[in-house]
Amino acid sequence: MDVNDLRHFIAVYEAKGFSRASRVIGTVQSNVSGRIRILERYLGVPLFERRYRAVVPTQSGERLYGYAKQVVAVIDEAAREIKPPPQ
Amino acid sequence: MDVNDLRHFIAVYEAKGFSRASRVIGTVQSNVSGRIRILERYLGVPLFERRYRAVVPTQSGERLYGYAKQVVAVIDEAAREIKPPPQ
DNA sequence: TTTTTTTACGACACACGTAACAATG
DNA sequence: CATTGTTACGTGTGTCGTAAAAAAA
Repeated sequence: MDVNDLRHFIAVYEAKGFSRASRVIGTVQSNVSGRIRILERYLGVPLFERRYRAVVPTQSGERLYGYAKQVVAVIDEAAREIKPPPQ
Repeated sequence: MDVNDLRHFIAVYEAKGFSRASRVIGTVQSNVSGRIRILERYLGVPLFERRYRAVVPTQSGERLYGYAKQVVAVIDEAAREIKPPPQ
């Protein structure tokens, strides 16, 4: 499981859509779609139900969201504390 | 920051050596060396002091260790809970 | 010489953006 | 038609293992 995949997942979850998520992240729909597919294949469960104008998380998606937020929070805090101030 | 890099980092920290870490992970020294180098370049600080027969973590390395253990623990728990039993 | 880390190399896989397609309303 | 998600492709980058080099004792 990759951290960038988790960031994509969080964006889709919170934006409730792939295209909106892609705008938030600063990338393209196809990439978001691909990363979520990788995550779903890795976990062996679907994470979202795709509907028109509404992407709703499955039960597994709901479970993953809490973990994902926790992971990226810890990683971001680690980077912030350890990275030397630029310059 | 990649989770696999963190796994490599933890292995080096706990095995106190790159070659021992590579055996634990099941890969090769050169890969461990490369991943640690990537992590150090990303964070902008050295994580280990390389000595003969003794790889000692720097202060940044010590700090990172706690975060890294936390991250992989959460990720592994998430995978364990969400992944369906392999049939 | 033995043990350990780094670097160079080639093969393979992944990630990104572009663009076309499919589907829904 | 407008919007959204998926799929296909080309290019660049990363990752892996093999192998050679460098450093330390």
